[in-house]
Amino acid sequence: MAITQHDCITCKVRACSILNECDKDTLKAISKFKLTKSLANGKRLFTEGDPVDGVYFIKKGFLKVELNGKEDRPLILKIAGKGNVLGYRINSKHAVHTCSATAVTDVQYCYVPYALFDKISNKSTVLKHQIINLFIDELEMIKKKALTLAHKTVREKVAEAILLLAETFSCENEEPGFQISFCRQDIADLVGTTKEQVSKIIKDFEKEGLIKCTAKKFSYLDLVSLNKIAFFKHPSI
Amino acid sequence: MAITQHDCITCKVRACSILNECDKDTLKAISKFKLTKSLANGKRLFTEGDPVDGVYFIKKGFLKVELNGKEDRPLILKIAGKGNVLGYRINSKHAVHTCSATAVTDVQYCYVPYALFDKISNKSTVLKHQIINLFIDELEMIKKKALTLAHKTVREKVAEAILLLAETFSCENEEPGFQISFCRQDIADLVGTTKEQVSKIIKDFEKEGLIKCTAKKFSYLDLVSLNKIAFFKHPSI
DNA sequence: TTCATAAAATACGTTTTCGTATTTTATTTA
DNA sequence: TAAATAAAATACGAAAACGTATTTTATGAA
Repeated sequence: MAITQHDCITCKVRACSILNECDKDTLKAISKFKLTKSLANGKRLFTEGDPVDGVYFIKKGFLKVELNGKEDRPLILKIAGKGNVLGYRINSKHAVHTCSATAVTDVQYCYVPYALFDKISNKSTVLKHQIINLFIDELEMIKKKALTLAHKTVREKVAEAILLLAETFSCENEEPGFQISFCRQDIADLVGTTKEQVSKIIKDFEKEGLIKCTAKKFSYLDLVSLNKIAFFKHPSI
Repeated sequence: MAITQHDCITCKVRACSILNECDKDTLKAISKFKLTKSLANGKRLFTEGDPVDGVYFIKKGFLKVELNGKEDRPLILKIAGKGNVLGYRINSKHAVHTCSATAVTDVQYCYVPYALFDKISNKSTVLKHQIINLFIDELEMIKKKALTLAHKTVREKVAEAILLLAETFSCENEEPGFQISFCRQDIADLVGTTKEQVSKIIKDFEKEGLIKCTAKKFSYLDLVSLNKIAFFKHPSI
C-alpha cells in the first residue's frame, strides 16, 4: 500500500503535530524510515489487544478511537484527525494497544515501525517529551470524559458531542456549516447512549432552533446555547 | 505536624510501593528529605487546581481521590491506601493537581517536596520509570472506569463498587468480613449515582443472599455472584 | 433515474433511575 | 446511658432513558 515517499521537513501537516518542535536530524531520521500509507473508510488501523508495532501520523481523514471491553458496545474516546499521532508508547508496559482505531473516512498516514521510532526518540529529548505530553493530555481528556459520562444527562452529552463534531469536522472547509462523517450510532457510542436517543435529541435541538441539519449535514449551530446546555447546569437566563 | 522520622530502607510499607525497586542511594536521599506527617479523617491532602508541591507516600489509612469539575457532585476515581503514591508528576505540564484527595480515615504519610523529589528521580532511572508506569496504570484504570460509567447499569456498578471496597478494606485484618470507611454517598460518588440507589441496591443484594451487612460492616460476600453481576452481561447458568 | 438498501426519524410502551419525603437505625455527644 | 445528630433504609411519584416497531428519508448500485 506504500504510496510516494514525502519529506517530514516539508510536510504540510507537521505544523499541527508533535513533530513541529523537533530538530532537523530527528525529522530526517523519521523521513528516512517512515512509510506513507492509506486506509479505506471503515477499515481498522489497529485493534484493542494487538501488539503496538509502530507509530501512526495521521495526514488526512478521520478515525474514531474506541474502547470495547468485553461487550459489543464500543465507547468512542476521541476522534483522531490531521496532525494527530496514534500508537505512540513510552515503554514496554505499553506493548499492547488498549483501544482500537477505525477510519470513518478514507485516511492517509505515515507509519514508523516502533523499533525505529524508539531509537529516534531515544536520541531526541524533545520528541520524548512530546510523547509524554501526549499521555498527559490523554489522561486529562479521559478524566473529563469520565466526569461527563457519570454526571451529565443524555441531552447534555449530545450537546457536547455536537460541539466536538463541529470542532472536528468544520476545519476542513471555510464554509459555514459542516458535514460529519459520523452516523447517529457513532454519536451514541461517543456519549454512551442509543441512536434513537441521539435522533430524538438532535430533533429537539432543531425544534428549539439551536441547530439546522439533515442527517450528516449541519448548516447552523447556536454555539452559545449548545455550550450552555453542555457545560452549565443552571442556564443563566 | 511532623512526627518521628523513619527510614525508607526499613519502612514496612516500602515493599508495596514504587520504592521497592529503588537502589539504596535513592532511598537514602528520600529518607533524608522526607517529612513524616499525618492527616485527620475528612481533611483534604490537596485540592483540584492546587499547584503540585510534593509527593505523598501513603503509609497508613485511606483517601478518596476525586474529580470535581465545576459541579458540586464529585466522582471518586480511586481509593488510595498503604503503599500508594499521590502527587507524583512527570514534568512541568503537571504543575497543577487535576484531582483532589480527601482522607476517609486518619492517614499517615511521608512527604517529599517536589523540588527535592525531582532531583532524586532525575538521578534514578528506575524511579523515573516507576513514575511513568504509575501514569500508564492510571490511564488504564480510568479507561476501564469510563467504560463502566458509560455502559453498566447502576446495579452492575454497585456490585463492582462493593468488590472494590472488599478488596480495599478487607486486607487490613484477616477476619472474614470487613468494615468500609465509605458512606453510601461515597459509594454513590464512586459509581455516579445517588445514595438512595446505593441503599436500595445493597438491600436487593441482601435479599438475594449475595451479601450480609449493616451500614458499614460487611460480614459476607458471594464473590462469584457479585463478579457475575459486575462483569458479565449474560450470567451463564 | 430507478430500485434496493441502509440510515434516520418517529412514536410509544417499558424499564430504569432519580429525587423528595419519611421512617428507622447508627453514631456521637453530653 | 440518654438525648441529639447523622446516616441509612424505605416508599413512591416523576422524569429520564431505553428498546421495539414502523415510517420516512438518504444513499448507493444497477
